[in-house]
Amino acid sequence: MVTIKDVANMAGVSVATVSRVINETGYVHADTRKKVESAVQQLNFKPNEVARSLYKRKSRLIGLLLPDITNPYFPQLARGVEDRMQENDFRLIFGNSDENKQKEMDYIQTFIQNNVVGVISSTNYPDTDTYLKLKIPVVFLDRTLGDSPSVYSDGREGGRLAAQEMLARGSKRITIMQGPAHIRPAQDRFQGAIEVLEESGLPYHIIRTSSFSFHDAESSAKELFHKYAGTDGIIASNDIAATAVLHEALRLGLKVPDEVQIIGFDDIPLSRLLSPSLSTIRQPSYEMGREAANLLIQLIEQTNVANKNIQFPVQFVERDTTRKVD
Amino acid sequence: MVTIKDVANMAGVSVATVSRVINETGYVHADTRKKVESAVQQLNFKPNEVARSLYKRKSRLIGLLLPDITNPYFPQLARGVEDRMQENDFRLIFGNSDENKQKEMDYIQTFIQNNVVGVISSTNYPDTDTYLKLKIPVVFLDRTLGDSPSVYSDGREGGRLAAQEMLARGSKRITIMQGPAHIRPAQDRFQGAIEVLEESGLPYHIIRTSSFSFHDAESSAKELFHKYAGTDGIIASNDIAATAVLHEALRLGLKVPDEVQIIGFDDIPLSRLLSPSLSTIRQPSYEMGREAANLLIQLIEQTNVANKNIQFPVQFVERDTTRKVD
DNA sequence: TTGTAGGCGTTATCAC
DNA sequence: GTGATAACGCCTACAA
Repeated sequence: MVTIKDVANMAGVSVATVSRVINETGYVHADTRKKVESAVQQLNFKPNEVARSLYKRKSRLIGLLLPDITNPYFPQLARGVEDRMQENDFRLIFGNSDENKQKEMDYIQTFIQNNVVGVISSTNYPDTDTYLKLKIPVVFLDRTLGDSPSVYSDGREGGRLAAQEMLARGSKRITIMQGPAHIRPAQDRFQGAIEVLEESGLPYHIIRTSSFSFHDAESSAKELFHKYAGTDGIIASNDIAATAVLHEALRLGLKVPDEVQIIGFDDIPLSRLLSPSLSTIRQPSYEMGREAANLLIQLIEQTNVANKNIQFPVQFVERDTTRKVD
Repeated sequence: MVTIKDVANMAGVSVATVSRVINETGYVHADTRKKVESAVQQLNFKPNEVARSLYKRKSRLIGLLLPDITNPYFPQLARGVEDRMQENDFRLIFGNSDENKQKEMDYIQTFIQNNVVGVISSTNYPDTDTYLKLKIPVVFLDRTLGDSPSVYSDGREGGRLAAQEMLARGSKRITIMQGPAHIRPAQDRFQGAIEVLEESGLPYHIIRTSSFSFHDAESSAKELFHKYAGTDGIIASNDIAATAVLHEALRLGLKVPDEVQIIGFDDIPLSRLLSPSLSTIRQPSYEMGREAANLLIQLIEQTNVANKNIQFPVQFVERDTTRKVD
């Protein structure tokens, strides 16, 4: 390993001087600078981030905590975060929490032990001590808590939208899939949809699901048609659930969207490639990831941040699992 | 921040002793141990990984480089890696390379600057100097190079399988999608399929695709049916391409699998939820990720590693985009 | 069995 | 302008 000392030796100066030139801090004569730069080049010297981190008590590392990268919604978020962080030379320590508090706390712990300068977390437990006592900035992604920095989308409005569009397209016996109880955004959507359906006065059913996994999506879909065979409109808890529902509906020989309409949530990339393509409530996940990263960077660099709570609008994406209206 | 010094003070011993108990190295009296442990508890002391890393010149960090986490094949791999690493208390610094050599090299560079103890990389450039000169173990994932440690699946056999199954089910005018030229596994599959088709003596067509993105998948699918309208069997370069092809086929009113059969590659989680569900060549991606992590851990811990080149078998998953045979 | 002290690679303070 | 040097928090000879 080539150290600052090696560079200093080769350039015939002290380590202090080398440090000055690589950090562009303090005065240094043009000639010496040249000598140093040349030595840096020849030796291909790259400063040891660990030593830097130790001295400065801060690294260029960011902790990113997501429930499960295997859920197609999250890669978009992750990618948005990464791209933005990359631009400012921050690196990501990444972990899956499985919505498990303990796992999450353990990760936060090791983030700290590694001197990360900020955390982006998609957590169900934002009001835990661990977060509240953190001395570094945290941005909650896809989750909120009071006026803590956060980036999220308007789940409730999304739920409302889904229900409205479904009603506007003539479904009369709607079934709503209620996502996992401990996942806030899932409940927001659910509430939004319920609100609109209550206002409408029409009957509706509810199917509870306990996770966002592929496996559970399939069984929930089966359960749904088994219990509520007469349903003519399904508001799914996310696009995976919707895909499973669509799959099951077609398997049962139902016509989509003529006999059953389906609306998903998220707009994951595959949704438009389904057949029929999936109508859904879109969250701009990539942009949300980017924005979360952006917000965190501002927080880290102590820039004045006008708005620490960034809500993204959701949007109905009309495709082929819903009927057309004039 | 609470340091080892604080613990030492509270316990009334020297830092050396504290170090000994937390690392379980060297002798320490039962009583002193108790005092120290109690102090550690009360102060909630967690050793600073950065300081450790600096001294020992190695961290508990692993670099993970994937082309694009947004491609549904990779989250599985990533998850497998993470789960295994987690078990041994390793953390992941994660980056997307976009199959871009420069980006990749930059990442490797910062991995080193952060004292990572190993790298798992899904690269198209395993024979680059940067990799060859690395002084830490590297495991190539989904890629190979000579006898460098690697975990991959048998792409060529996968391609052969796809072609064989398609022929066995009666397709006579097959079109093969050739994945991106610079991506090795894509070419292996392609070659395998070509081999079998050549042996069969039947005519076939080729569609070249330049990326694995969702967007390109759609346009390739359109191009395919435009150019080779009479095709009755499509071997897609991966499941996304297959999904796009299926989508387009149905849009054109073709009966799947009666008029056109489709076989994908990878078996991403959504494939079984498509309608009709997608027949595909399965790679056990989660297991591959785990195994790569496992191999890397062995390499790091200098265990004798029997086999550094782990090839996973692929497997035809029969679903509904192919016809049934007796 | 325990403590002292030097060093890991870097930065920043303070003389010169 | 430049160079010693003391930190940063931890680990490990070596001495006691």
